[in-house]
Amino acid sequence: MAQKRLEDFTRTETETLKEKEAEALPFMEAITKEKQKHAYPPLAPENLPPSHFVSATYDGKAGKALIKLYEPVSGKIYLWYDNTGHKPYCLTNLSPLELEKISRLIQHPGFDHFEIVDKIDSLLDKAVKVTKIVAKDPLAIGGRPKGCIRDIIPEDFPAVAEAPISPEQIKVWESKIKYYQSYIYDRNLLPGMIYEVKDGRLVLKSVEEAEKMVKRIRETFKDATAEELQFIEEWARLLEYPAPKFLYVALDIEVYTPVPTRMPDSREAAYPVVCVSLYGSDGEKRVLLLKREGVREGTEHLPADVSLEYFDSESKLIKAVFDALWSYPFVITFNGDDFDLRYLAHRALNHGFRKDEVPIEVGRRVCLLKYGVHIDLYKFFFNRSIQIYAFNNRYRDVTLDDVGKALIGMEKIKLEKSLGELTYTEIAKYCFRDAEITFKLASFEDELVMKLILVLARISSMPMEDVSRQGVSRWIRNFMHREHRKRNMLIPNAEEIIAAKGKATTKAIIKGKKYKGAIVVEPVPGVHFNVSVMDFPSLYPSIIKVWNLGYQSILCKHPECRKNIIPDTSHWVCTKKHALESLLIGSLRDLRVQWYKPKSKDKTLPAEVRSWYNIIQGALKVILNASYGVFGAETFDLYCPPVAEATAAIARHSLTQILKEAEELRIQVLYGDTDSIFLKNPSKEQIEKLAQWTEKTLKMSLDVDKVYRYAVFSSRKKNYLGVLEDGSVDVKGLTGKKRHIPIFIKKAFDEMKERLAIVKTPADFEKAKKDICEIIRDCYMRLKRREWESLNDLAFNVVLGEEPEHYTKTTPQHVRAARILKEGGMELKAGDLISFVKVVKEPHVKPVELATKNEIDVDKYIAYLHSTFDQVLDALGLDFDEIIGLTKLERFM
DNA sequence: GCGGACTGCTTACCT
DNA sequence: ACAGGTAAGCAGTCCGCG
Repeated sequence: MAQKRLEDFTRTETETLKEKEAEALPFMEAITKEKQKHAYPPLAPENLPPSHFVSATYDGKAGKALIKLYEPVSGKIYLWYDNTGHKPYCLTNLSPLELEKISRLIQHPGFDHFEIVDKIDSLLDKAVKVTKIVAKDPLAIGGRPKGCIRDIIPEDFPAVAEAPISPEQIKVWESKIKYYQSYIYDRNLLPGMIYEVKDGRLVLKSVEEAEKMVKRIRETFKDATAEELQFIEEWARLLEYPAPKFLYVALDIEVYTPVPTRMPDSREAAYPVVCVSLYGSDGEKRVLLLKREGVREGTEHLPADVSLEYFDSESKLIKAVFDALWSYPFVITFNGDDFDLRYLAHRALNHGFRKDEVPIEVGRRVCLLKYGVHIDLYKFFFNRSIQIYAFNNRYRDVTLDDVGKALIGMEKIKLEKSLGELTYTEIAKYCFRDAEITFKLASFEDELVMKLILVLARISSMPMEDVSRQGVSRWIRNFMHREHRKRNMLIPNAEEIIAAKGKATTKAIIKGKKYKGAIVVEPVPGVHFNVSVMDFPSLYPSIIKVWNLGYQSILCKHPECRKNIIPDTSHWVCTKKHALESLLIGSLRDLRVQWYKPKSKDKTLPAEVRSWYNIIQGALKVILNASYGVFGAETFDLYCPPVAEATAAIARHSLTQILKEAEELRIQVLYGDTDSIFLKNPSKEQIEKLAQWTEKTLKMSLDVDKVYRYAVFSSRKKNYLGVLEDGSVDVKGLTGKKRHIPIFIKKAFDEMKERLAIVKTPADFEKAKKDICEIIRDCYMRLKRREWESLNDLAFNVVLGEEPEHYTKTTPQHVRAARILKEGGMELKAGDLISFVKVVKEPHVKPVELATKNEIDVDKYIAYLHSTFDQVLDALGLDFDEIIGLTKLERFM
């Protein structure tokens, strides 16, 4: 039986290997051929001038790690193959002697040898010896569904063990780290940084200018300990080194489809590619068109510097596009992973192209390039952290149209007809615009997006492709992995952390959550003049730093640390050893707060430096904002609920202490949320005293974040409006700013906002109130008289969170509308925005495009107007019903 | 059989 | 695939009601 299993295994194994070989990109061959065709040598020469480490991968054919180096002077990518003999491996607590008994392991075709290595077990805080199982091929360790070394060990060992042993006692570590990441960590390589190749060796390039700045930064942090300075210096080096000028091309394709409403399937690629636009940072602007029967020239004009090229065969067109993909070091798309590049690759194969002629490496979820680096901006802008923290929620839908409009003020061309009915120049213009928007999304503000990706690649030690596609928890995980390896620390498995530290102990307010979170102070309703908002800058990262939080330090093994209790919990934290996370996150926080944030606003610095510092502080903001949450996320590799819980508990404690102290100082607190307190008309001395007290007692800074000329609170938490000194208005949480409400109501709300912006004194208010009543009355009357410009103004726009069929518990209104659309043949999926209006007849909703003016349920809209304005009217002492002229009696009728 | 009180679901927001 | 807390609207359920 065992023999049979082995045979089965080896057979499938060889088969997969063969398949893999057939599928693996035939780099060497492709390179030699391309060398002749394009006259560039992608293989790095023995000596290569300074180049940026932009990507890394594993080349299955060569069986080696492969690094892509971008040389900005020639604008070329050079490939550098490992020549140090580094091999994939995993670690285990079984000895070589024990492992030798596992025949499936010893006979595994990918198995190489054992080594005994010294590591530090950070959960136990002690040195340990473990066995390193070295393999010939990363897939032998893990990555295949069956028969991997990491699975074989716990599966087979219990049967051959001397003494009874359960699979849980058998540990395998670091078997899920991607090989090229492991390579990067072990060799201390720094993605995004500048390297030279000297006599075939990869050598980090030292940049004098940047090193000077690193030194200056070190000197800025006078109070830091030697240990902290080490972290600060290493981060600073990653952040201070210059970015290159990028050479890239944006690409967009159009495919002809017989059914215009349906998106063509990029895996089948059944229909012709009729137009491709290329927009390069070198000034190349090309539109490649396929000649087709019965298509007219058209009269549209494209800019004079755009070259229109006609092709009489699709193969020739694709070949021309591929030539560009073989030559640009960076290729930018919007959804190229799922569509443009995938379609081109499949279409080319359908036309009989050889695999080695296709410059695209098609993966399950991504499409990468054999030569350059493909950045799919859709994936990048889709990233919630990027959307919220890097771009301040400036775009709301992740579509080329909306992101383009919000960030560069450029929108897609609206098509009146289907693609099949367009003339050549109409298609060209449409397609070219898409490429242009895509290009500008990469190039605006001095290549902000490219630089942001580069900075994140440096922080996280990831290839640019990966960093632009993965979420913030992966970035954080990877730099933590890097730091573990650097210190020879064993990276614990998630189960071991949970087993050692347990789950959370506090009770969340929200059902289904794992632990208690932040405090929100009950607001004082009304209009308040001169409101100062004080807050803790980066509260959670500060707590992680000051309280030495991390999976190693929380609930540590040392008896003497048990007294060091975290307020409002039964957890304690280590007093003997600094946790890695605390040092890493703490140093990043300090760098942002004390160096990059202020320098990004320092007008005495040159604009380019400020802009670079602004990108860095933005990247740090994104990472810091997630640095606490990851510990409470089950999917995070170093998931540790007590750490997350402790952080939140300390935050509650800190805010509570501040509230008490403010009371002591006789300052009225109007409101507060998590890390902020709103103070009514405080004196300079009071603010000063509160800040000093906080610094002294809590060891954290408390700053004045902003001062409102006046603020308006209702009795609702997370709902207020504040007017700043310069007249700009902060609206928080009010229905009037929510994106799903009808434009009709939003417009009235915005009018009120503008009116409130010009109020300066309490006396101004009386006049403003009258005007606001007028705004509401006007809106009400127009609704009553059905006077709206378009039904679209009345549409509610709600995102479909799930597939329409997925709603089984209830059927919300937007789902009802979505189902009506589906019956009409529309394709709808999770994430789509549904626009619907409220109508009188059952089921009371209708997709906006199917509705007519007279069926609108006006009373529903008036009720909505009412509730939207109530949030502000309460505080102003106004009453909606009185405003619209209803007497008290009428309201009952 | 109907209406009000209540709970749960869903989305969009805040920090 | 970062977290928890809050508001709001609606769907669905339960219960009382001669």
